[in-house]
Amino acid sequence: MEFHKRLDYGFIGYQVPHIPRATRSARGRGNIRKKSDSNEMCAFDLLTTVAGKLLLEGESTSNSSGKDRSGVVKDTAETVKEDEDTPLKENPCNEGCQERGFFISQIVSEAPVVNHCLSKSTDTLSGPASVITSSDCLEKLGSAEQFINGECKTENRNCSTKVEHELSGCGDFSSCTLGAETKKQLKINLSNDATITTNKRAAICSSEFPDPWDRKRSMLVASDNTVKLSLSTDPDPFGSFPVIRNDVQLANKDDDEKSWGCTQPSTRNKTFKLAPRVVDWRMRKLQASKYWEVNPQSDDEGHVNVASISLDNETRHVYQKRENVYTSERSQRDFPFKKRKLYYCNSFSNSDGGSSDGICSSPTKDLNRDASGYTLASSGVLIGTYSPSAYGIRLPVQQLGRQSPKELVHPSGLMTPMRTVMEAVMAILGGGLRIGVVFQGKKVRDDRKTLFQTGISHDDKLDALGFTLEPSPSRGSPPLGPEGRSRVLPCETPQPLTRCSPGSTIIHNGMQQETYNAFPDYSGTNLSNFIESDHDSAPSPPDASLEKNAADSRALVPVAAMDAEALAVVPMRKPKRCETVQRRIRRPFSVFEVEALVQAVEKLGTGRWRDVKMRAFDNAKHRTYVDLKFGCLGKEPTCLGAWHGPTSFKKSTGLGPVQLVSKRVRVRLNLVTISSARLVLLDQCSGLDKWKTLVHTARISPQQRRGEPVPQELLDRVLIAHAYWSQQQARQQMKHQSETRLLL
DNA sequence: TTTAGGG
DNA sequence: CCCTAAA
Repeated sequence: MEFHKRLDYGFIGYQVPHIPRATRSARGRGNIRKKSDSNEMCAFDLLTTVAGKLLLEGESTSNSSGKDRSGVVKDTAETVKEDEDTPLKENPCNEGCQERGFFISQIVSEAPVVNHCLSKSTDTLSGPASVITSSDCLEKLGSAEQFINGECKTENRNCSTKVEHELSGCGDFSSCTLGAETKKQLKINLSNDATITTNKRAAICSSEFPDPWDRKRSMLVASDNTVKLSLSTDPDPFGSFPVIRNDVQLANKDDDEKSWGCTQPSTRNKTFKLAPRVVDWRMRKLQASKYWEVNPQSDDEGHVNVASISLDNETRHVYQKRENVYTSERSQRDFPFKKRKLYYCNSFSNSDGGSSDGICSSPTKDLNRDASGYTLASSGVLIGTYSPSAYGIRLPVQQLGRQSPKELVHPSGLMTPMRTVMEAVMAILGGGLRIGVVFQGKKVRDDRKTLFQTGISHDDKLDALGFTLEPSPSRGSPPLGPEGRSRVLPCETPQPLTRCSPGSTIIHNGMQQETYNAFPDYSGTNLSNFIESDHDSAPSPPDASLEKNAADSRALVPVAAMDAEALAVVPMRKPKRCETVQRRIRRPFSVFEVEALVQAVEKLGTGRWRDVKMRAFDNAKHRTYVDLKFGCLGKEPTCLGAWHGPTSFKKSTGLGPVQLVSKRVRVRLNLVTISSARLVLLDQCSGLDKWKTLVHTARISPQQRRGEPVPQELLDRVLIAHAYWSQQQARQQMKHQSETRLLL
């Protein structure tokens, strides 16, 4: 798919050296950048290992190996959520930190990679048994849900972070948009040293290793100043396994935009080369750690399992079969273990906020917000989410066994790429970092407080929520920060990211366009191409209520004033309307299409656009005249459409004029009378609009024309046909009028 | 439901 | 490309 090409190639800046040639994907050929620095190579390999060899974590890990995992970064949600009575541990590796931290589990499928990456220290790569998945267990079970193990204190409802993981099928209504949802990204951009980027629905496997079961690939890209891990998973075009749409709401959004035409120009981020010795040091540190564990049980089928995290007082389970989504909810008390709620707003369900299933927050207030993909479902903060199902997660047979679907939420075998990334960063940086919270530009001084206590309410704009990577209190100074004071990346606009100071460390799990913006120009290749669709994305303006809220909350202090040692902050910015009100991708007409259009119009005239469409673009889906009817409420729409119902209906439903068709839309439609409701693809007018522009183009001077030049011959035909049919229409009108007059 | 036309 | 009115 084009989208994948963009992503994959775009991230290919370096071909992982350790990958056996035989296993190299042919797709990885281009844009390969050689790297000569052996030290960087090592770091690169380490990062590969980090991403490629996902740590297996489950309950057992939490209990047994948790102590070994020093430097685990607590997720922000937890940080915010943490009980006040519990002092913030300086060392997050205390017992129980596993529960507070992100839990990562992953299936490692390519042990050789690890062996290579840490060629001389593979012995350090020992760890819990990996989760082996059965390629068909998911389908057999028809459901899957994974949770990251995490402590969730439910006493305080206000601070709960809800993370839901909705596994929605690719069946009914996903046909047109499935591809759009296939990739998400998590990224940690250490502009000063490394960048790790992971795609959602990615198997964190060795670079460019073909994935046995879902064609997912990961790529590690390294340049002089960055190391990026791109993890991507191709959608399952054949439906061989449940391709499940998941929206990593906070961490990974934007994929829709990728397919729907939001393009974001590539902004280049200047980064600085990591000193070789630093890399070497980090590498040694990493090697010495027991972070990276080889999964002895991994097999070809074993791959990534991911999970999202959240806190909430209730847990939602969504089980999915290929074409059916079963959901059930139950109180968290039903679970023997604490866990975070996986929060997933189905990206189809852009509009939902208020759907009955209650997955998304703010039912009626702000549809856009719901659709924006915040992980802050109700009030929680999600640093990183990862969708296991999106990757066709297979849980190990031995684990799944005869378990009921509900038991699939067992955290074993799951992991968050975010965690992986964070761990990688932690390992590289030597730990001692923590995630800080910045809300509306103010540092949350005491992030042990709950969101509510901090003054962050459900209604607050999430744009202002950001995270900082800062040294943990135990450390006197930031490991890498050249300066001791915090740096905040406003990121209200893309530019700030591009202007990141050299020493800034960005932890970003937000939308892809932001990720791209943060990308340094490491390869100068396809970046602009694969971010093409993000161009429509733009940051939301700062929340006007910032001051008010800030004043109301003493827990917040201006970031600029705080003396913390945050390295950077990346706000959880609300995406532009692109997220919710999908703007179609711009698809310029080719000369060939123009020719077809002209021909059709010449034949049929200017008043029969439906026929013109069928004649000239019948096979062009994106030019198709398609309308989606809601005549049957039980019917799921199958593609994106624009709301063309009565304005009053729009108002009553809160649906925008252009709305992503989704189950949630349907849910909402059920609430009202929709006698004439319908969704229409605006493409129906493409021919008309194009003709309109063609006529205009033909009438202006060639110097004024833009875009792909249309042959003058065609333009002449346009004018001729237009004149002819306009005359015909005029005649018809005259004739009609005269007939009417005669009748009278 | 489709067309037409303004933005 | 978006939106709406109107046929």
